[in-house]
Amino acid sequence: MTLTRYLTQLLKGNTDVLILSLLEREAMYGHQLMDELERASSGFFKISEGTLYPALHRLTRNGLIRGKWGEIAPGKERKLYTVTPKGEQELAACRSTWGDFATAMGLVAGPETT
Amino acid sequence: MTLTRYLTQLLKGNTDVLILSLLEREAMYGHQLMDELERASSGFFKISEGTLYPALHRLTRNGLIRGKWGEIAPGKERKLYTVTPKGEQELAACRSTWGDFATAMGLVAGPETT
DNA sequence: GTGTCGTACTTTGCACTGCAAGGTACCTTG
DNA sequence: CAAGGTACCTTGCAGTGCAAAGTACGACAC
Repeated sequence: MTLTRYLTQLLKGNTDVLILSLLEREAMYGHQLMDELERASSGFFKISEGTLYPALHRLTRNGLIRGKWGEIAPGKERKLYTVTPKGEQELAACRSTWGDFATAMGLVAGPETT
Repeated sequence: MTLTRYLTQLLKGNTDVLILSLLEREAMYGHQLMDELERASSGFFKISEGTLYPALHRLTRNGLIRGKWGEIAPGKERKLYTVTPKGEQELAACRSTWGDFATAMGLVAGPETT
């Protein structure tokens, strides 16, 4: 399946944007993010743990999100992540870039023929 | 510039689609593709040789395009690339996948709030 | 002819990211 | 206690963009 490969490559870079977008709405922990991402995209995005956790650590290292252990229920410890101000700023910039990119893609690869 | 990095990641995978789209319109050689890609995208896409040539070889290896040396003018030898039937098929599939991907991105990272 | 510049093609090495796979810990259920 | 599910983390590999360096050749000035 070369289409699978294409999808994998498309996801590159966008993982961070997707995570930031979800965390912007509500603080979440790892597995919750995986489930919520799949739900919010109507089942389109299904990322694995090997993608998610390194991404969370990368975003943390860059100061875009912050993780804190907390008790979400009696006896249930989870690492909740929230977006930092820098993260919000970055997300806004990425959204803009994404729009420009999609537009440019439409110009070159779009259905319209010159 | 972390935005530059984002753009680099966004381009991953799409390089092939962009090349195929341009070659679908007209047979071209390497540097011509670089110039035409920049022109067709209104200056948005500027790929380097280190990106283009490996991509052309990869596409050739996968049977999506074919390169042939030819004389485009007296004394001017260029390697002209054309899209194979398999390449057209692949391009159509990628366009569809791209549409789905963009839609899913809109659902999750879009401006609309639930 | 000689030197310089620009065009064209190729290759190498590095950086980044997605992902399968393996590992640990804890709680719940039978 | 055993088995399974949930949650977090790490390692190793594969694929790709890109800077950089190399080669070749034609065009132009002198």
